[in-house]
Amino acid sequence: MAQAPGDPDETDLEQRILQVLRDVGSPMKSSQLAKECQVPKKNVNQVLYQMLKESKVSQERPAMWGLGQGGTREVEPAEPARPSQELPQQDVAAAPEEPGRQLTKQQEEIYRILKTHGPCKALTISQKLGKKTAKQVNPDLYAMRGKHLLDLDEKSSTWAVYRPDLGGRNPAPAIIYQKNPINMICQNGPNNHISIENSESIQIGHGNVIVRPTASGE
Amino acid sequence: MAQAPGDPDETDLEQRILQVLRDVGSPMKSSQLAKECQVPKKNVNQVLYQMLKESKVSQERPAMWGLGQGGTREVEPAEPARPSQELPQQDVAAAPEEPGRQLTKQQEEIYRILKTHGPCKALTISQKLGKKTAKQVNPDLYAMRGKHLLDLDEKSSTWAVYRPDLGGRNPAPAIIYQKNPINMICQNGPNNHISIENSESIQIGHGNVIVRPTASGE
DNA sequence: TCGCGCG
DNA sequence: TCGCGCG
Repeated sequence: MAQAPGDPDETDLEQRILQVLRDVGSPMKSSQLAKECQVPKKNVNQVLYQMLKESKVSQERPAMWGLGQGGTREVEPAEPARPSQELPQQDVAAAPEEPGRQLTKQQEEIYRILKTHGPCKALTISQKLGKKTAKQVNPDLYAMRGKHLLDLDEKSSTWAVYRPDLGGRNPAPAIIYQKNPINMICQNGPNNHISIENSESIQIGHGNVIVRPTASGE
Repeated sequence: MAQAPGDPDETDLEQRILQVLRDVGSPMKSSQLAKECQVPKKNVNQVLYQMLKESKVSQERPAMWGLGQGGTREVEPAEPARPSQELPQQDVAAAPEEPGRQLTKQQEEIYRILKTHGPCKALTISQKLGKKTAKQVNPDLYAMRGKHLLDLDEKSSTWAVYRPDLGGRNPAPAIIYQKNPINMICQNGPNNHISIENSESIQIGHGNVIVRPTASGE
């Protein structure tokens, strides 16, 4: 009840954990799983302990995890009816430039939010839509990712519009790996957190200017 | 041996913890101590467990801490001979603009390092001076802070030149609280970590350029 | 042989 | 009654 359910990439990470456990075929340390999934161990544990409650995995020994009962099959239908049923997911056009047609109203709205406000967590997006939980937007988010309209930065559980032609001017994923002397991050809303680790020479704001993106509409 | 000894504000936080325990006069929860000292509980625990090894505090129950044996007295002389004895701390002029005279050579060098490279941790400063531990520069750092030449950001254990007239162009403490649309951070060396929490609209690098500060000498 | 998920 | 410091 006090838990925060339905994190953006929670279901995604869950699937990857199960896949790794299936591939390896024997119990693994949470640290190993973290390496395989390329996420911090903390995130893996968060998902593992949740999955443990749902019997999707078993804890063989402390920090050692194996598959649960139904581990060999597809796993996923454990989810009950989705709350976002009111928005049937119809086919989506693969036009990365503009969301255009073929999107539900909510999907268009999500795209506009991410374009306007920059990268956000699923919960933030949901709240901007007047909804309450990440689960209420996750089906749309993943559908739009599948169409390459959106991108999910799994390290930070942050969604953004997908820009294959990202040059360095557009809001990039919330975590930026140094590719270029000039990088740009723009985050809005609550729950923002920018973390820069192991940087040899980071400089923020040498004569730069905060330009607030024109909110919501235009 | 594998521990990182002598963090910049470690000794400072240690003194504050002891002061709080003395004032209250009875064991306290680490979470209470964290509130009193206004630092994250994690930091308090880091220092507490180190102090426990040195018998400066006692763990009455899990997460409940009291004073060690010599708790009522001044505490501090527990420190052995300082390695930086070769630099006697003479009186320092209170000229915030320029370090000028009245400083030891090492103190002038520290000031120059912080001015050139921006905010650094004590260990980083020590290493730039060809020394090894934070303890070797801490006496100078604290002395210079006492003279308002330097400033210590305790949340990040980072030292910087003190700028009462800070306008927004100078290297501020490594953690910057939004005062101005334009902020600047410059960190060098290892152990860099920039963390931006609860930001409503952060933008990094809009057309800015990484300028590597001229290393060491000029 | 540190298990750590923790709000 | 979560103790958490952890590298």
